[in-house]
Amino acid sequence: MNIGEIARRAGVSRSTVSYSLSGKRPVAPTTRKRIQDVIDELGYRPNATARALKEGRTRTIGLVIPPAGNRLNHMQLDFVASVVDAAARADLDVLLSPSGGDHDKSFERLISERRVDGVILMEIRVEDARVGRLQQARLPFVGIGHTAGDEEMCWIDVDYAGLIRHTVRHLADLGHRKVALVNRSPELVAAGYGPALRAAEGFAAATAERGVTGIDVPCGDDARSGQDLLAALLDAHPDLTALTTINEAALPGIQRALDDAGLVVPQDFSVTGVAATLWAEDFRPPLTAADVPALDMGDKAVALLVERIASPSTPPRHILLAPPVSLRSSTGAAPAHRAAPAEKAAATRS
Amino acid sequence: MNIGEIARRAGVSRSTVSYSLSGKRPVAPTTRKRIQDVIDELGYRPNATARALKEGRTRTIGLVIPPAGNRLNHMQLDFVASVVDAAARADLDVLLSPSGGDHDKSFERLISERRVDGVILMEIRVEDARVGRLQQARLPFVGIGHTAGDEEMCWIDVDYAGLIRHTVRHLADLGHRKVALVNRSPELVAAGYGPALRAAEGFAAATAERGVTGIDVPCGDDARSGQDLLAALLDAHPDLTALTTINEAALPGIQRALDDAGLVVPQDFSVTGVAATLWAEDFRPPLTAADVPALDMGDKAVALLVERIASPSTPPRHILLAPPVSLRSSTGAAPAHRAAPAEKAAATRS
DNA sequence: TTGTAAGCGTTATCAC
DNA sequence: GTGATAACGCTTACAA
Repeated sequence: MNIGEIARRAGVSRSTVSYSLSGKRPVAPTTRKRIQDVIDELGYRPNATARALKEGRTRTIGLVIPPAGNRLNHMQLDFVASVVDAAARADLDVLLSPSGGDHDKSFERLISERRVDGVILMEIRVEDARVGRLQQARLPFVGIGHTAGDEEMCWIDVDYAGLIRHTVRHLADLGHRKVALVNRSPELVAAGYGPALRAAEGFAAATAERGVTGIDVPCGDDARSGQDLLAALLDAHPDLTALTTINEAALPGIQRALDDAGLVVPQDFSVTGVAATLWAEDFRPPLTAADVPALDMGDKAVALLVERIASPSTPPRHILLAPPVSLRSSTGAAPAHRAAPAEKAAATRS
Repeated sequence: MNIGEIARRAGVSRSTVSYSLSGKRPVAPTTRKRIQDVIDELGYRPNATARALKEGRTRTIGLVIPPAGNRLNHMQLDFVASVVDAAARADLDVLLSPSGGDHDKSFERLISERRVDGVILMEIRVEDARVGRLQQARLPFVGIGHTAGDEEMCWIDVDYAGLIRHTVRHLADLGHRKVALVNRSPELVAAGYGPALRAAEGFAAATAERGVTGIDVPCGDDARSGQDLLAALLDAHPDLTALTTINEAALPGIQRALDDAGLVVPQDFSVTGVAATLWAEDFRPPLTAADVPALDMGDKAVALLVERIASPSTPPRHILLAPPVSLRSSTGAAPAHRAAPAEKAAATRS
């Protein structure tokens, strides 16, 4: 079933069918009707591949996601969902490419075989070879996260430094004098993962500014790591009374370690950070946190990419999102000193 | 940069370049080297669109996922990740289509514009118009889940009925006389969602077989719903001592409701079900459950689809997975009667 | 061993 | 208002 078949059955030429469909040149109403009837009857739709070849664009965008090994967290998941949705609204399809390393087969296919009109690149590292590859291929792209000094590319990012600074100030205002940053995994930190680095920057700046003692520790991206880490931390620092984090996946573990230590949030210990709304509201009590607007980011990323595909020569735009910190119930005034369960029991008795 | 340019620079014809690349006809070593040098220098890769048009296949498969509204659970997520991975290994790209309703734009694009060589259809409903649409379009596809009586399609499914039956028997063997099935959301049950229906079937059969009282209740796919539901259930049925579930997302809520009621697992209450390994191991204590092999399913789905694309006329194959129930620590002998916290305190004192 | 040319299904230019 | 026809970039039968 192709345009020639439709033309034959409607008794017109192929170009007339094409024009009738695109409206790029007037077609007599009677002819148009005749053509439309045949099309409806046969359920014809122009072949996307042929159209792409002719038009020089695929109406498809690539979404480069972290490889399967690193399980996507809820923030990333929401982002993917919203990209796919926004793309569908713009009549674009989304091709997925799981790629972490620099010489990934599927990424390379996407780029060099020109399967897509543009790319959204998730989880950019501070040094990221894929950026250069995309620029070299002259393929429009939008990064989620930004590289070191590069202003030559479009990106959208969350202002992790600013947000972590915000949360630290909030804790300092509540009287906390020793605060931990539970960062992302040691691997990511070592790999120069932007959010981890910038969170650390913001943390260092804010603790210095407010004269509080800061402990910056990486933590595996899962509940168990969170639990183990916090247990060790509480043990090593009896005067630690608060933490801030960008490690969503560790939150359930953090919660458990606090439970196990008999610490009540926020009376005995305050917790805050940057997280997807879902995680924040799933914490008990609900987490005072900067809610990452992942859904919004997907929309914005697609919009930016569409714009860039349309006019590749305009100067690249950058969007740095700084969502407000939502005050929920997981932060409170610093306790005089952090009671151990035994002391608490004693205090209750007296 | 196209094949003509390479041919020109290497001083050969386009077909020689093509053959040199595909190996489908011998090329003199010297010529081949000359061509390869030019290709390497210019980083040429054949245009996927043109190749697809010529060959009549896109080397792309479609993955139809539930729309963004319904947040994917971890099982689905693992499945998507493994499909993308397996596809990449088979040098196939994956086009994502979020579609729930029957007349979805992006689904229709996928099918009728022939953007893909085959489709993996997630979350099939017992009556699913998309199945008919795919058959009509003669597009190879593999369903995750199966429709009512249809043996005319390829599918992979988890044997929810069998697994739930297994878990109920296990509970009955431990002496539990009243057991609940925490099913998926009321909407899904009403929509004729296969796993929910089949879990209910298996539950009904097993409770009848063992003469235990079964309570089959739907539950929203989130922690809060799980918490509310279980609290109500414990209240309404003081003699309820165990539950089985296929609702992963409700597990954290179930855990909380049990905590709140002062019930210790498995001494006071047993919990089991069907879940992704991650959730099972995240439960406290680790959940005795049938671990859904989501990663394995992705691999199998791609393999099945590839096979089907290669030979569309062979009789469709069906794979019904019945992973074993992993004994962990969340099930135990039924208590004489379920102690309320007050009674427990009394018991401890005596 | 290599070159020529047809054709995949479109769109768009030119001619009528 | 409509029809022939040349591309788009590739693969492959046919010729040499």
